[in-house]
Amino acid sequence: MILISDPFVHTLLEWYPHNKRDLPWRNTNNPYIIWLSEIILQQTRVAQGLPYFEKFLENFPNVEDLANSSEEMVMRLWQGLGYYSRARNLHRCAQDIRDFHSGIFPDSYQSLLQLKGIGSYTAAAIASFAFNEPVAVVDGNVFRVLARYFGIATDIASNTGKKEFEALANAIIPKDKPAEFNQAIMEFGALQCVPKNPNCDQCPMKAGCFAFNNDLVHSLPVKIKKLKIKERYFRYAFILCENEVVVRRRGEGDIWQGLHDFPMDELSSQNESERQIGFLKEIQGFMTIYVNESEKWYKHILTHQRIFANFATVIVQKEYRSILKEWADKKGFQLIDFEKLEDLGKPRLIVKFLDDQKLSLN
DNA sequence: ATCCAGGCTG
DNA sequence: CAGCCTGGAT
Repeated sequence: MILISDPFVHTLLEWYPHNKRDLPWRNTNNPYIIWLSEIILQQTRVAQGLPYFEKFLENFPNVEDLANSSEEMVMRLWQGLGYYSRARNLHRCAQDIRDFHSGIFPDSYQSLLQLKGIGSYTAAAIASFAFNEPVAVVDGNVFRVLARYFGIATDIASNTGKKEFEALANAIIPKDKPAEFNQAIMEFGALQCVPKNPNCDQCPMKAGCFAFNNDLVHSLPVKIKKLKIKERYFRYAFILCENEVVVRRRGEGDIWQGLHDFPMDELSSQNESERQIGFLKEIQGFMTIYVNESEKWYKHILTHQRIFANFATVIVQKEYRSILKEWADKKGFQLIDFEKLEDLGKPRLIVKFLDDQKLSLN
């Protein structure tokens, strides 16, 4: 580990003093100022947080001033910065320091972690910047820099990923320069090893960077997207004419590509279920049809979609077969023998529906 | 218009 | 592990 990380740490600590931004919360050991800046900078860009930092420090020069302020005042000053639980926790934390710590900031990672609004990142930041405790910060920048340089593909959103990166960072942090290392790796992530299109040709780390040397810069770090499940509502028409049925082959750009299902309308919500299937109006203009609505909504789960499907059975008299065929051709649907349906690839949802039809025929 | 980043809490 | 918010990117 030392052999691998040594050039990393060395290059990083060489790079930092020449490239660091001059920010007002740097170059201080005051835990109050460091804490205040870290809470404000959580989920917040420097440019947006800077004026708030100055405003807070002006109004509350020390932790007791903040503790003695009202929550209303704190919330008012925080206005516009977002994530307002940070402001409530900020105030509560200041009061707890006043009431239970004699107004003195706790000075270790573990004790800082007990305070409101201080998690592992912020505890490590304060412990290292203010008290030189050799504990590594792991924020979004650190994930990215370590994942790329060391070629780690573990999902950074997972718990195991977080532990793995924390272990690595804590293994390589120089015990004699924890503050400088922590500042350096975050600044490197913020300025050089940026999320999109980093300028790797100019990067001082490229010789030892796994991602650069293996063309993986754009795929690291791995972050598994929290897939938000989309709900969709399919209103199918199961159109029968004698022994034939109307099917369609699903095309590109959606689920079930190349499989077969039936003509359908997609609704924006289940409430629209009253609405008649749009294209049935069309064919009703040419022919008499019998529509058998069903109350049943099939539920079909995919990785990223939850589909609710409802089927209306439509009976077309055989004298209208040629008109139906003409309409189907125009729409790109097929009119096929019901028996042939067995041979076509179909989504599970459709198979289930067809199975239910067989049962109801018996 | 929609998507995304970003630590902590309960 | 979802929810919290905003501004910037697309």
